[in-house]
Amino acid sequence: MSQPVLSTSRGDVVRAAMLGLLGTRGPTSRADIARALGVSPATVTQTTKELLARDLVLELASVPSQGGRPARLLGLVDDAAGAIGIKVTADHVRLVSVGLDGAVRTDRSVDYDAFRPHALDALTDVLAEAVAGHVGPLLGIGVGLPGAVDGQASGVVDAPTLGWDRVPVGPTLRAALELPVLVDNDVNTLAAAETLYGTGRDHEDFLVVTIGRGVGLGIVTRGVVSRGAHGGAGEFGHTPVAPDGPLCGCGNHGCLEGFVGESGLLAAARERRVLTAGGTVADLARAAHDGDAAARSVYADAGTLLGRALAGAVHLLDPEVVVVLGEGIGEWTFWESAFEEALRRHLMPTRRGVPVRIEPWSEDRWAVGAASLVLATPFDAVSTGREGELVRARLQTAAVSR
Amino acid sequence: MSQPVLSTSRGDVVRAAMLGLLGTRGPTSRADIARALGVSPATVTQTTKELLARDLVLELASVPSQGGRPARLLGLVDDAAGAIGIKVTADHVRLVSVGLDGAVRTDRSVDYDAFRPHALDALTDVLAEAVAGHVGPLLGIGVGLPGAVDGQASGVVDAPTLGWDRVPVGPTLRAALELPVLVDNDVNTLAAAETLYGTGRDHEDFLVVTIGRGVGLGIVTRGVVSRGAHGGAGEFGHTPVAPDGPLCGCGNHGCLEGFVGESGLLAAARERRVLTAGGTVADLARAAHDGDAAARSVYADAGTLLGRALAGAVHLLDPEVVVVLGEGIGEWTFWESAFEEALRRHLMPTRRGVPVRIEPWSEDRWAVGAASLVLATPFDAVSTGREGELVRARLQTAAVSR
DNA sequence: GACACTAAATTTAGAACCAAAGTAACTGTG
DNA sequence: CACAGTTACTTTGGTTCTAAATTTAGTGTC
Repeated sequence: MSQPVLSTSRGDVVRAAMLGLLGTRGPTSRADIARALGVSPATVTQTTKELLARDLVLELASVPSQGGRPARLLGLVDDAAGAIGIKVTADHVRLVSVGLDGAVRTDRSVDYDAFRPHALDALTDVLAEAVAGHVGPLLGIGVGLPGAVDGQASGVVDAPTLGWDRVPVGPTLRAALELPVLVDNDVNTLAAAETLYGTGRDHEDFLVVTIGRGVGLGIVTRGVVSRGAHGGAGEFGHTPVAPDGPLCGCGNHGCLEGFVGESGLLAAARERRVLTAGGTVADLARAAHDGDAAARSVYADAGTLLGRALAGAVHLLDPEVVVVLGEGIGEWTFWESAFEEALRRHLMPTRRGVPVRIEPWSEDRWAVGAASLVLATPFDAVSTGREGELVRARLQTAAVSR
Repeated sequence: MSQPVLSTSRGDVVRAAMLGLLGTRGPTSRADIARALGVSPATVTQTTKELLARDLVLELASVPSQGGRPARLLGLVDDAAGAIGIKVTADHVRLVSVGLDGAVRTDRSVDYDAFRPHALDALTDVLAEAVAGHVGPLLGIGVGLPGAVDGQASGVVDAPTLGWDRVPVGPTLRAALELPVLVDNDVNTLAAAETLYGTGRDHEDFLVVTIGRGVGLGIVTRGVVSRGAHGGAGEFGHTPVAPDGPLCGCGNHGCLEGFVGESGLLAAARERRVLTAGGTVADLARAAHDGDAAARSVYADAGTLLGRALAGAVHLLDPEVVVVLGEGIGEWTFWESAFEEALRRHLMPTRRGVPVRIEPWSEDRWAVGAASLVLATPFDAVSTGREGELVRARLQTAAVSR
């Protein structure tokens, strides 16, 4: 066994998990906390006593009894603890400040050139400014970007679309900002946000599919995001779908992304004369919304391919539910029927009923996802390592320092 | 969060894990045990003291110092503790008795008709006999079969190829045999065996591909076998590879298995006139070994499809290594070059180097895999639930009752 | 052969957590 | 309105494991 087998819960994990739970789920009774965290009621009582004494938590109203002693709700004294999340793209960064409850406090977009020689220094500057301007206790910084990251707690990045090769994003930011910094692939950050605030509340195993510039897949297994051996899991966009298809940025031919990503949609649209040389996806979308049949067929064909490929992923991973979101979701009406037909047709009978949920999209979700890397640390002692410990420590001193 | 988040290691887990480690890995020093299990050296010292007093463990020779105090190896006093593993197929069962170290003690095959009305009673009888004939402490029984199992510790089975629909294999066997019984999909049992005795010693994330009657995939993530939401993960054989391909047993068209499984090989062989109507895979294999070019091309074409589909799985799951085994491995020479070419060609540059290990095959590995469900319980407190607890309890009394 | 150095094992004091048993506060029923 | 039934919380008395300091037993160096 290369890694320790027994995860002996260490130190202040329960305390942090309680605070995290109260932050993300809102007021909760002691009994519910015990059930949610899988610890004994006795422990919750003890820990609560301590947190009450330290003024980190307070007792709220009682809830009406359901046949027994009524539960007393606990709430955070100071719910101002939050995190900064940033999503990096080739030409801009999106930056949000998020509360423990997942609510966006501030949100802005900044021009950025990832290909510039000292791109990482520029990133540091943007973040330093955001940290300086942040009001209230700050737990840490989450960074999401389109690329492979060796580990959240490490943060060395390979991102061809940003021109980054072995760039030490995590170490550099940590050194400059003196805050916990967690870095992950952007699709994984969306999956992390879902586990905290979305589908994860009801499900342990699910997939998160993103459609937009590319196609991505976040895999949640037993309640945690699967990152694979080198942080590269979920490269759904490079599933081979046509051996002789167009050349993809990854160097191969016939990747799913070449048909279903923006470039694929544009190529199909040009071929069908929906667009001329300079046309964009926005033009294509407008044509489809205006009722152009050829434009709609472009999306429908993409839907067919996506449905078929997704059937393979569902067979491999057996999720309870599939969540679909992303920049491209506004045109989902045009994907939908072909997608559904292809997906169901290629699924085994026992899987055919897997629910697909379409979620509304706004671009700040990328950045909120990045922030939720930090906000998830109270519940994830494994993949966040030492950075997670730091976040949990900060969480427990957040309220007193207000 | 639908499931408890904090796994507070309970009770006798460390004791059982130490015994399991000594059994599966052989003699080990206290310091190495602490590192392998992720517990403190102090705990190992304490637990060892107790196990020594109970005569479950003994001190062996010292190993030469590597610059410090030399380590003293610990070994099991009685390594006779073992498990029975059974693999169920439509027409026979394979039954082995396996020691903690993974060595096969007894091994036999029994005719069996899964489609017979009271097939489960017949299975019970076969196992009752095996239990009666077992010498030494018996930890439990592992069952592997081609189908979907709701949970190892439960064991309700859907297996179309056996004609089984919601058959309560686990509950029935437990009631009749009064022993811990763990049930899982056969490919998952192979993956479990790999985590204990094979690839898992060096790797945390890997895939196990089986080729034979069908095509299967076992997924190991963070050292544990991923079963998906309903125990149906790894249905690699039903990846859609050709929208208009032949009808598959699952009701869809163009599944991978329809080209790469036995039926697919036979169909291709007949089409190319390598075989006549009554020909079998054994005939096809013989022709290929005898140098028949058409026969070899059948395997090569299958290899191409397998390689391409596997590239998709590697992109999704980012394993460190892929292990290939199964009944069909004897003809791998004929798959190999086409498989390698297709796999590498469809992988992204960063993944292209993923190692593929071909493992030797013998049919008893299915049954050994089943047994290793039981033998893995000391390390897997999650998916084995109450049955695992029972196994661990039996492990700790095994030696005294000898 | 004295010395520093290293790694393994042990001791000790204490933190974290739990099971079991008890107490508290309500609902419903005769 | 007494009484059982139910659920929430608390207290008590451990057990399990850890961190930190210490002891043990070797290697290598001058």
